[in-house]
Amino acid sequence: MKIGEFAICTGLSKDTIRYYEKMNLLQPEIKNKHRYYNKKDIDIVEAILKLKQTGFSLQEIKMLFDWSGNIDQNKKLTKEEIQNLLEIKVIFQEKYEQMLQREHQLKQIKQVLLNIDNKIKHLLEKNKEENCWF
Amino acid sequence: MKIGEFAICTGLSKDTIRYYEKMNLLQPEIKNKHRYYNKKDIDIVEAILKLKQTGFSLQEIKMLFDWSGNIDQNKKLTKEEIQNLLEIKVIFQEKYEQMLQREHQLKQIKQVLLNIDNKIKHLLEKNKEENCWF
DNA sequence: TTAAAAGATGGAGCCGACTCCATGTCAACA
DNA sequence: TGTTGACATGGAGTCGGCTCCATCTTTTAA
Repeated sequence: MKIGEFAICTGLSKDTIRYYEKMNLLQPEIKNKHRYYNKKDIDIVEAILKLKQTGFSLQEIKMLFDWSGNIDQNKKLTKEEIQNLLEIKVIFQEKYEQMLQREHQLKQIKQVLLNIDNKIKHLLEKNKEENCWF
Repeated sequence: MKIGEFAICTGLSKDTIRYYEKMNLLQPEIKNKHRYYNKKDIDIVEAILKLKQTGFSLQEIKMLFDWSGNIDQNKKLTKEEIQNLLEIKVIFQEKYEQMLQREHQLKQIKQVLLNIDNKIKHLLEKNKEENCWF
């Protein structure tokens, strides 16, 4: 699949797709200076959109992808690598806490939206009764 | 409370506070060209932050505030007002759907974060065993 | 009363995430 | 094989949401 079709089937613009590539979120196969995409790339884009919607920046998404991917579980780590890992662990734990918090906020916001909806319903009904010409 | 204290107690910068005012999200009392804030303004800022985190733009937040506030439930509406109201109702219903969707995504993301955390834990434990100098 | 701190204002600048444009290259089909 | 449509590339521009700066005015405390 070339970029045009990929754009249509992901709903992104070609420019955005190339931008995501520049941000290292997509690595399409390149033949003769043209990009070719496959199912896996569609999955990646879907994941990006989800994460974006819940407030991750493209950089954070990149980081998440890097760590979700295949990590050599058998590699011996140097002291620095262990240090890095501890820091990264903290970052992800903070992100998790954020998600919990956001879950709670979502509930509150849903309630607010419901309240508004009710208010509007009421207003409409009142006006329906009073203006009922038929 | 003047802007300096308000900035400290909301965690926003003075510039941001004035920016939110320009966006009509805050309307501090103004005496002698100086802004004065109170508890209600703090509540507003907290609401803004929550909504921002779950992906509302400042404009959307403004709209939400306008509709959460005191609406005259007894006002007779013109045809146009009713028409507007119907449109607004749809917007809020769509927002509600979005929130449901986002709730679902959040669950998935939490799982991904847990997986990464486990992966890192494993890596660290493996390396602890093998590098245990003490 | 006056110096220094705090606040106000207007405009420029910045950053992330695109979007647009001009120009050049490749490919697919008649 | 030529031509037309799709793709590539680099750079500039846009938009939301701030942030910084210079300059000016008000407040506050010694």
